[in-house]
Amino acid sequence: METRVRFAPSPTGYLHIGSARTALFNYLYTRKVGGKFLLRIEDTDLQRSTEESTRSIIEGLAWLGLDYDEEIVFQSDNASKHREIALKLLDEGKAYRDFTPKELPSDANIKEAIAERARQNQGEKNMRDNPFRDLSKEESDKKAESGEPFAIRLKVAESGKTSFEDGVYGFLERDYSEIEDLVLLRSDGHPLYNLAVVCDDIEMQISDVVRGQDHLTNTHKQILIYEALGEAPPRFAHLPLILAPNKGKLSKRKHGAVVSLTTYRDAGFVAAAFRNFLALLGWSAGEEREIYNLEELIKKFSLEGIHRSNAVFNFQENDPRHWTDDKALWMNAEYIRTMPLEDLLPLVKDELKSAKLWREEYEDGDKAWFEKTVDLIRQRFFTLKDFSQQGRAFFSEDFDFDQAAIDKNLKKFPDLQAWLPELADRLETVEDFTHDNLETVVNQFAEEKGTKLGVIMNGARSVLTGLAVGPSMLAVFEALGKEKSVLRLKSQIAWNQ
RNA sequence: GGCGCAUUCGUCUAGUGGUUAGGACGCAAGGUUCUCAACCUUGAAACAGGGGUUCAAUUCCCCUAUGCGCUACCA
Repeated sequence: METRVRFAPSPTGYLHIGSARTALFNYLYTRKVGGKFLLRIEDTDLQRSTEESTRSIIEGLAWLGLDYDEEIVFQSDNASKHREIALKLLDEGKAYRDFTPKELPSDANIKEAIAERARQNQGEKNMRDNPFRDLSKEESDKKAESGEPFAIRLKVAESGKTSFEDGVYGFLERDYSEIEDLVLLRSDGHPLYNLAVVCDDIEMQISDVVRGQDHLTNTHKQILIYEALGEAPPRFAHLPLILAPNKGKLSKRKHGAVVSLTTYRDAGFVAAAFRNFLALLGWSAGEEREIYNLEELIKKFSLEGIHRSNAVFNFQENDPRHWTDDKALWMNAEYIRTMPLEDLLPLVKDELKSAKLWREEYEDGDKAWFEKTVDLIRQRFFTLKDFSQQGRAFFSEDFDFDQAAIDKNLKKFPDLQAWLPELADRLETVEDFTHDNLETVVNQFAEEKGTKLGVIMNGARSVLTGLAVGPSMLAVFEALGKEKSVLRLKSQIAWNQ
């Protein structure tokens, strides 16, 4: 049988990095065996679902390179089918009408309210004590016909257990006495999550459900629905969750943008790097390597490599240096400096374009220069943003001077105000404006002036790039070329700052 | 409260009935250097606690603690 998996996010808000990882694992799992990866938008909660969110999910998957097969399924489109199925189960006596008046949801913390109610019951609640559970068909029909509102609940057997073999957690079972007669259809006719999921998974012929561990107990309920429908359940595998540094839930309300996938795209992450990082959160190939491209991830991936305990996404909210997980940051830098240059160039192009620094010549007459320059500066960059920020002086005459750099490297050595233009004159005479020739000239110049080479170099760096840090100055001279180097060495702009 | 799942350096993780418990990020020190990265070397850093089983337990079992999840006419 063909392996068919689905990623089934609900379109409320942006794509969460935890969801993104779930999508990734589904993708890797099925691509390994050549199966299908399907996308289903679970938009049954009409109040909270938005089109914008659906867009962000699709964009996010595209960014990560997780291409899905077939048409997107919108769960809300199937609502009437779900309703029919609930009615069918009612008809077959596998479900019953519950005429208990609907409780108004308390606006307080719902989870707290549930836990509190459970405490009142001392855990003694009998899950089968619904007064309408054993109402005769005639009576039930009569009440329904008279217009009394009702929900439809699954009739869970008095005794027994459900069990399944989880791909990650192993054999799991749960006693029926722990499972209430779950509602399948609300009194307003809307199908509920567990029913909708099972129906759609059957309809889509899903063979393997890979989802977050927060669904572990839902799975038992869903298996009961499969049984009631006379369908074989798919295989299940549950993934550990991604937690915040305090080991609590990672949520938008509490943690803001760090949990949103788009944040990483917008912050200049290389998709391949972030994908690689995500793959390593809760999964390991059992070897010491950590850098994997997509094909390698597909090849290495297995459910056995998934950890059973939750992973902490480590970041420090108030520290800009560690605004997100250090390892993600490191991996991004690692990708930027080591990935094949031809893969990086389009990403740099996009970045320069959005910063209005792109010139068509970079793909034409200046192609060689552009590639060499990108290769030079990428060595110490952490994000793609750096190409338009720290790297700005390589692509524009309009760049800022860092005051600290000027103070430390320029104004501390007043002689440089005369020396640097003098050096410019000297450089102007260099025929072949390349590294080795420049080295001789600059070394000699420093010697003549009786100063350390570093003073000259750092001063030059400050006026040429506006920064105190950067590549070797000889390489910078070469990259900027004679004309720009000379011009900037002579410029007094930095001195007047 | 009940039920379930989990627990190896700060974080991500490897690993085994007998190991100096390995790697990565981060951190610290040193080297290199025109700066900063990178790079190289080194260092600090972990088997939650208590009982068993066993010649031997980080590894198997039980209890406790802690965390997380579910416990909805949310998804």
